[in-house]
Amino acid sequence: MSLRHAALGLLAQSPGSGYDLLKRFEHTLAHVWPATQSQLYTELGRLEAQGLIEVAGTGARNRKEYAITAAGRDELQEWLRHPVREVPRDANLLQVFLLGEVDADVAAAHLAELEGRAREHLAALQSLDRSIAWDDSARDRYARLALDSGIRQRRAITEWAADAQGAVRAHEDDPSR
Amino acid sequence: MSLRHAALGLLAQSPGSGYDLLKRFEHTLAHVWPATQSQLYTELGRLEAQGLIEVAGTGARNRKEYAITAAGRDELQEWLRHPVREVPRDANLLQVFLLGEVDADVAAAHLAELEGRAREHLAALQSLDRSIAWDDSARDRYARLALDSGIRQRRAITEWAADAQGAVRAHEDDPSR
DNA sequence: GGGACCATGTAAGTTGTTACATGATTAG
DNA sequence: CTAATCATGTAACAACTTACATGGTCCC
Repeated sequence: MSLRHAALGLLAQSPGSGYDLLKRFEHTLAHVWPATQSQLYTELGRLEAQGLIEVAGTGARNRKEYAITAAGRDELQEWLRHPVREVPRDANLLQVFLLGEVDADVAAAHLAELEGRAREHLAALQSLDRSIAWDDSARDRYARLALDSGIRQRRAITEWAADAQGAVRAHEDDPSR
Repeated sequence: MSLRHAALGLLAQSPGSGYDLLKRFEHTLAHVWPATQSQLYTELGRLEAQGLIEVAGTGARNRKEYAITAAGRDELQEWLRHPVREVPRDANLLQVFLLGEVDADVAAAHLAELEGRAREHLAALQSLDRSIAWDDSARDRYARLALDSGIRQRRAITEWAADAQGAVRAHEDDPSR
């Protein structure tokens, strides 16, 4: 039920068309809450039907400019009062959990690949951070905090993956069974 | 598409009924890949239809004991060769990103609650780690690695949440605009 | 005129959630 | 006998993905 609030939140920051929002999803929310074009347009229709957003104007090429309504802002602020309780599904951890079902060398290669990917992801987030000209608005302050959280989590994963390979290798050398 | 492999993986570790698997999901995969009863039984039916698992025997109370087949093991091992590429959706980060849309005191309370939750979660994982009598089997070694990854990620989030509150408070005191 | 990009929508299929429904066995 | 637990399934709905479909406008 979060895409709904993601769209509402972006419209609270500034009005725009479905197409505009899609670009914003791709640029700023790609690593946090990806959305497809199909999903977005469907959701915008629903939000409008519920009176949380409205068509503030139309432009060329059938463009519909959406804006958040007072009711929408209330709904958004209520949602932001408390952190959502969700169990984050992590397919990579699931795989690690099951890694005993393959040969030790395959498992080691898997962990090495995980580490490489995490390192790349970390580098991408850091370069994103550097490439943005942050201002001192509340919007940028919180966006930056969110990005920082992502960076720290990726860093933790990178370090873990390196240590995990060490542990596996140590056991391979000395399977003190 | 991961529930399928989660079920396959648990059956690779040892055979069991849908009910057994459900308990194992609750006890060992609750923080990694939650599954509902409904979903599991549906998936077991599909896996059996595809020949990746089979009914190895039946017991009292309509119990069907499933076991992985050779084809199932191949499928699982192929899946475990490479880490899955997935963008982890994080509703909590989405909320942080949008926190500029509420008053500063509400945002601060939100972050404080996030920190408290992360701290509780971290404590729960650590106590789980201590409560398990780990042996030196490959299964336990990788399960422990997975748990360790979760612990480190939670720790990173806890630290981030504390720092984030500091940053927000510092700005409230001196909104050097 | 044509290619790049703006712009919106629908359809079919998969995955996941919540609720409903039923019945067998065991332990006290 | 009765409550707890074992055990399996279906239905309805929400969320998400992939693919299809169409047309407008701008710039060269």
